[in-house]
Amino acid sequence: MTKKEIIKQHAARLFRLKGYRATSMRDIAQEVGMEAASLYNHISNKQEILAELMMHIAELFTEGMENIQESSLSPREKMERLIALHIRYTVEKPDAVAIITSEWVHLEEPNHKSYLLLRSAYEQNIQNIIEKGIKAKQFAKVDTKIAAFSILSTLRWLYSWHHQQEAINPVELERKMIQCLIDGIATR
Amino acid sequence: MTKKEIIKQHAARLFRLKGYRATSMRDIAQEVGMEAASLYNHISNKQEILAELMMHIAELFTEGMENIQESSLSPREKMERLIALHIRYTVEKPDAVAIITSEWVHLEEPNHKSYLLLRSAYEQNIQNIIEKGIKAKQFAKVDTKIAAFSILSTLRWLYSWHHQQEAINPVELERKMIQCLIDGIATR
DNA sequence: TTATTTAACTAATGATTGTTAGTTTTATAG
DNA sequence: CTATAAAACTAACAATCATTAGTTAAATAA
Repeated sequence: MTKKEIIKQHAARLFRLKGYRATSMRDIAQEVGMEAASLYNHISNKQEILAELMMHIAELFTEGMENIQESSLSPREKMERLIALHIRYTVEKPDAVAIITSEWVHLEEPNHKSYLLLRSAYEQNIQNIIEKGIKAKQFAKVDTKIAAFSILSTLRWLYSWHHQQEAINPVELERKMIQCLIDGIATR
Repeated sequence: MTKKEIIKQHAARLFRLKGYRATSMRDIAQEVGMEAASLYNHISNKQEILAELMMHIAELFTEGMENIQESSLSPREKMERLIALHIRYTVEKPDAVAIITSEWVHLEEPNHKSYLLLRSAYEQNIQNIIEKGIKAKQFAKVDTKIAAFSILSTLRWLYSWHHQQEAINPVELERKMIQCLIDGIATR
């Protein structure tokens, strides 16, 4: 792992804990174990750290969505894969996932704009899956916007409680989340 | 409305848009239409603005929850009331609701601690409703923690998209959210 | 009107911010 | 071993931050 990657990793953790604006270059430097000025031997500025962290994870999710959409799975199976995708990255890269949902406002242009584009395309894809699910009669006649938003906000906020769970088993978590998000909590 | 309330209202909007740390006293002053120093004739410091905004809305939600819990409604009806509660305040006070979900990290002690206490009590109450719903066979045998988290994260993030909705009808929104959150999107 | 309070102002404070310049140490290559 | 490059350091910068002091204007009460 390069020094730049080490810096980004520590920065990600601090950005998650304190937020981008409340995290100073001196904070990051201390965590890494060097002086603030020395960071600039590896990165060009603070914004670059945020942008690279965010864009990388955003692309991972975008790729994951593309794989799902290109598959020949049924809408319900696609939805299940999507849930698995979010669980996977939340467990693998909790800091980056936290940042992408709560620190994107601090992205400067042009990254801010391109992030929002990726994001709305992603949301559009979820709506698309739900629409097809309704047509295929796998899903009830729900409001697609509301259903998509509802599922996505749960998936986005997985990170905020996953750490407080004692040793989550991703497979079990996936099953339970499918039950709650797709099948609902009401008895049938 | 007192000058202090006007200041808090403008501050709330800026905190939502840019975040607490990225919003300067000068920003707030400009929005209100005075110099930054003049703000201190009405408030004691920046943190007070955040704390009062947050604690007020937190207490509103806590009261709402208490009313629901003290009622003799069935678990499912309680859940429906909870959804209505969140929709109500999200529409009535979108800025305050946004702040409570995303800016609480910037609360200083002792407010930070007491907010987290209110918050975990609130989450505990949701789990309690779900548990009773399962016992009453109104709800399926879901994982109560996951179900509570799933519903709450959707309700908390209502604000993030509600503004982009064209003239939301709260009654209709409530019905659709009940359908998605409680009954699920899968066909029966 | 006059006296008093309230709320605005200007100016400045010390602290902290991201970042640069210049220098020294450490690691690598010949 | 020597020369070069990489990466650390110290010191300082200009900008911005929340906040205070002191003063003036506006509103209110007598």
